[in-house]
Amino acid sequence: MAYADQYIDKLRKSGLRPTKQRIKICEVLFDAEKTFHFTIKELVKIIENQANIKVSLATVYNTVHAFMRKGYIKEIPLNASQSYYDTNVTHHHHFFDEEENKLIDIHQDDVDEVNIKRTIPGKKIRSVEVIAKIVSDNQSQK
Amino acid sequence: MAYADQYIDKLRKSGLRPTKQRIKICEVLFDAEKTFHFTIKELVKIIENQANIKVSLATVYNTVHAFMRKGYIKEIPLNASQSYYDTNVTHHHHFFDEEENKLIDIHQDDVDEVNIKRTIPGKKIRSVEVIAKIVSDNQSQK
DNA sequence: TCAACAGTTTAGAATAAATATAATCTATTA
DNA sequence: TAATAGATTATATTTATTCTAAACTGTTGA
Ligand SMILES: [Mn+2]
Ligand SMILES: [Mn+2]
Ligand SMILES: [Zn+2]
Ligand SMILES: [Zn+2]
Repeated sequence: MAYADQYIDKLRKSGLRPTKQRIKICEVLFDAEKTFHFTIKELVKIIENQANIKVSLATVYNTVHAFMRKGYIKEIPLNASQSYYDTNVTHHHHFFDEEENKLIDIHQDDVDEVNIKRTIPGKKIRSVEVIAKIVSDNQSQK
Repeated sequence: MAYADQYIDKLRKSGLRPTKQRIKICEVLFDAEKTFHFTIKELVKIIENQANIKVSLATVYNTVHAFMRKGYIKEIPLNASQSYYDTNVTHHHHFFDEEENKLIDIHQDDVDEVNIKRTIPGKKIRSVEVIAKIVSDNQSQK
């Protein structure tokens, strides 16, 4: 794990103690070549499979929330009974495949700036997210 | 209840038996002058307050799901420990006030058509929704 | 008109995601 | 290395939602 030192730094700079558990979670989340989307359940499974260390469910939740507060990951709103998280923290949008229950990134460049003409007095926009739900295109129309 | 007959029709036409409970829920949802957003908890509270009839929680869930299947209401995707529903079933977008946890409609006309340049092979877009998160605009920058 | 039945409601139990608790453990630093 | 603030853990709790199975009711056709 050549990256461990890097994560130790990252955690220290964030005021988080670099524990074995947090470093492991960093490796899973940030060693990946590409950013990805995950649920807590999936994250736990990945950690278990690479099982050189045991991490309790509570710690996974705590760490994910800590990383969210620090801006290392973000939550994606879906009408699910389960939260989806994203290691891509840049501003971007999503397809949601309703058949496979999978999120797919849409780069910001691939969506023209969303122009909202309406405003709410005393309020400002903090973020704008587009979710496009997709389904199989069975172009066989009888 | 001049509207009751209308709801009895609506339910019958949908293949749903017009029970006292379903008619009551129709009144709460569709007698309102304006469309609105609600959680199950809020809906239960409204029904309880107008308490000429008792409706169990299971029935509220069942009926809300039945009405969704029929397209009379729709679910709005938000950070999901709780589902938000909408009696406005036209295509439209939302502000989400993060401080008050309230949804506000944005009419379709108030958002330029969202142009997504990317496509997924074999898939087609079924819906596109924009959620703009808003917060208080304290325009006091030190 | 009414019996029969499918569909509906209900209280309460079950489930599952998420959070809280409080005892134990550990990274930090003096 | 000792003291301690912070972290982890097993476990319990909370909360939204769904399930169950018994009781009830709207509908239909004789
Ligand atoms: Mn959360
Ligand atoms: Mn649902
Ligand atoms: Zn993403
Ligand atoms: Zn709405």
